[in-house]
Amino acid sequence: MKSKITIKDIAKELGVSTSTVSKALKDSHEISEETRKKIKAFANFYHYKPNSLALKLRNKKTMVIGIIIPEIVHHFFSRVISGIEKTANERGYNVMICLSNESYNKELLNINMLADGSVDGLLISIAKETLEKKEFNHFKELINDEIPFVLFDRVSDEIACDKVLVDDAGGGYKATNHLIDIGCKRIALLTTPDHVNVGTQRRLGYIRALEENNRKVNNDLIIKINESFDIAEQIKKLLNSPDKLPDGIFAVNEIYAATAMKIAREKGLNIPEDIAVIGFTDGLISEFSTPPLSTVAQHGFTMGEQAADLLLNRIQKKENAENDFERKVISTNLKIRNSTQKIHKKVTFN
Amino acid sequence: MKSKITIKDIAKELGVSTSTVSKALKDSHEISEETRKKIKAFANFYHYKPNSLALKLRNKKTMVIGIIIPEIVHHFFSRVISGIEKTANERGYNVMICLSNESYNKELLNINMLADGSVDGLLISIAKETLEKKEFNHFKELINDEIPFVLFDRVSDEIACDKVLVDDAGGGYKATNHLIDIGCKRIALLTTPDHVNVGTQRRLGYIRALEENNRKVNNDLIIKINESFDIAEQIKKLLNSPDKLPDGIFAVNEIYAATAMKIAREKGLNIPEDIAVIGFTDGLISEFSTPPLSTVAQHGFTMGEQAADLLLNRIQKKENAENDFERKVISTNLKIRNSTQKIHKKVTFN
DNA sequence: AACCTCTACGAAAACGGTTTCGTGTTAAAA
DNA sequence: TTTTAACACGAAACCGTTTTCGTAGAGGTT
Repeated sequence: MKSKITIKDIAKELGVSTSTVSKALKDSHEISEETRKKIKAFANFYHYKPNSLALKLRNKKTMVIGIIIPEIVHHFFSRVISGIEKTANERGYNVMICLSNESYNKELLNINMLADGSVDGLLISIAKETLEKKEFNHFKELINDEIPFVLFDRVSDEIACDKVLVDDAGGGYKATNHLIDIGCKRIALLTTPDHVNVGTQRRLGYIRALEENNRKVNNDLIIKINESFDIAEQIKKLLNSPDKLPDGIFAVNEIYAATAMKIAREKGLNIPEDIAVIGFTDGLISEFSTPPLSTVAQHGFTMGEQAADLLLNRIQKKENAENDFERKVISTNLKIRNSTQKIHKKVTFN
Repeated sequence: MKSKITIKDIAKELGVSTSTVSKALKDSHEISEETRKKIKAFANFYHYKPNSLALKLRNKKTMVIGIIIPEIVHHFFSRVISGIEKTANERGYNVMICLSNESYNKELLNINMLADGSVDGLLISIAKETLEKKEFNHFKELINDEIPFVLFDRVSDEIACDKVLVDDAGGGYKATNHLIDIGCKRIALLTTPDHVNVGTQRRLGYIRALEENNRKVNNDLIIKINESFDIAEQIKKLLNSPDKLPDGIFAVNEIYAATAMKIAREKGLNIPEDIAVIGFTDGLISEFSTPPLSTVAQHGFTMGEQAADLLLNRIQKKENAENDFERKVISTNLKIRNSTQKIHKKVTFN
């Protein structure tokens, strides 16, 4: 990288001081019209651009916010990032992204990397392993060092900070209620292990919906998928005994939902007539699966926008902090497609 | 953000100079065992961490590489990023991501933002609008400023630099050949407008396959989708006249492919018996569509790894540059699923 | 006693800017 | 003519580090 032209170069070349150059370039009234013109022309000619590192060091702010997410190859997270990026840019900030790959160690490493002054604040979604271990000391350190950060989607009550989350319980409730509304009697739940808070919340919504409708919660119908093993196999067990078949399935993500549909169809079951299925997601699979999958829409983009706004507000109001931490809940809404409603066959050559 | 403890603080507190502190912390032999211990203990106690901005400024390198991509909510790109991130991290670098949203202006802005010293090099996939305008001066400037960069996936011949691309032509060739192999006679192509180089390359592969098999290229069967309008409507036209129906479709991405399948099925056509369909992608839709979609797998992750390696090599071998630019081609392979082969129905309650 | 050599540390420059404060010159006011 | 104010600019400190170079003092050698 060719070392670019600096203020010092300009000063030397034009026989003035660096302060004069600096001021001239910012149109300070302290510098005469004439000198200003000359300096600007020169700077322009040589494509002068201030070195951002020098500025960041001097100003003690980087105009960069760091993002740490479990993985990026995930439709929901990429939407969140998209929302973050948009808001950050609008407010003059750039983003730096690190992946934890669901690993506690990598999360720790990333936080330490970014908290060394590289960024003005952090946006974090906690890794599964961290949630499982309940090891949150690295967040306590952030708090100690007074580095602004907000948690989104995967959060923990043990950490005192701003949070943005999806209304997972509400979504689970809505989804389950919808299945009840269309007449399902035996509603199964495909969820994650307990330590993943979003899965837990969705399960709570499912249970509340059942109870409010005076249904018994049947633990045989609640499958906690362990992703270390084959997902399809675990779902198959649910659909194996023809006499104990559910007539409705609520899956906490679209992979589980789509896989369940696939298995059901392989077994000759009709969707939604024999089994109605609803997922939870922001993804594309739902739209293109057969039949198209009803889902609880999560609005990842909105979540990203709100999280970024929260963080930037916190960063910018520095001192007068001590205002309580906010906890924003992004509400969900049902996107009803054919997997939970009668299909209108249209076979036409219009 | 609480201003963290600096070397100066330590020096003042311990009554030594900053140089001594700096050296002690790096275990310089110039400093006595005793002093070293004392300084380290103090630094440790107060969680001293060197300010990364100061280091970057001093060392004139940031250990950060910038990525500019058209969008992130895209399975292929997120895989590429994943690959980049992995390689970069392994080699001690972090990544900073900016989105151009397919806009020329935003791309320009992003490049200028990152080229101000914030990063040591750039990994770029060109925005559609830029390709359309053929406006590449911002890249020429990068070359002028000697900022290392490599282009991936969306590239241009007019820019002299390292490049990594998918073997799009080869993929198109393989896909089309596959359709010919399974007996398709009228093979349609669903592609993008000409300015998107990946679409063009895939089309060339399609044409070559047809010609090598002594088929005539029928322009009525080549649909260039304009994404400003409704995609489904444009595809429907292809399938509207029962007598002119294709019996095979090669789509340059999975959205087009899945949409085509959907429309075909709505019209009562069987896949693959009446029409075989193959896509081009790295995505999830193909796996979960009905029937599962055969595709040309792109290996985005590999592309990311290779692009990052190329860039970091270029960054690290600084002076002795002038070695010619590399052009890496990531080869594709077919992932055959049911949309181009007989379905083995298994309706079992095992 | 004069000289040399380590040892252990500090001063200062450097990275590339910004900003406060001071000052010489000129022109207007008294 | 003297005082004052405005103008136009420069010196220097500062942001937090690293690194080169210089040197005081201790100890060893002739």
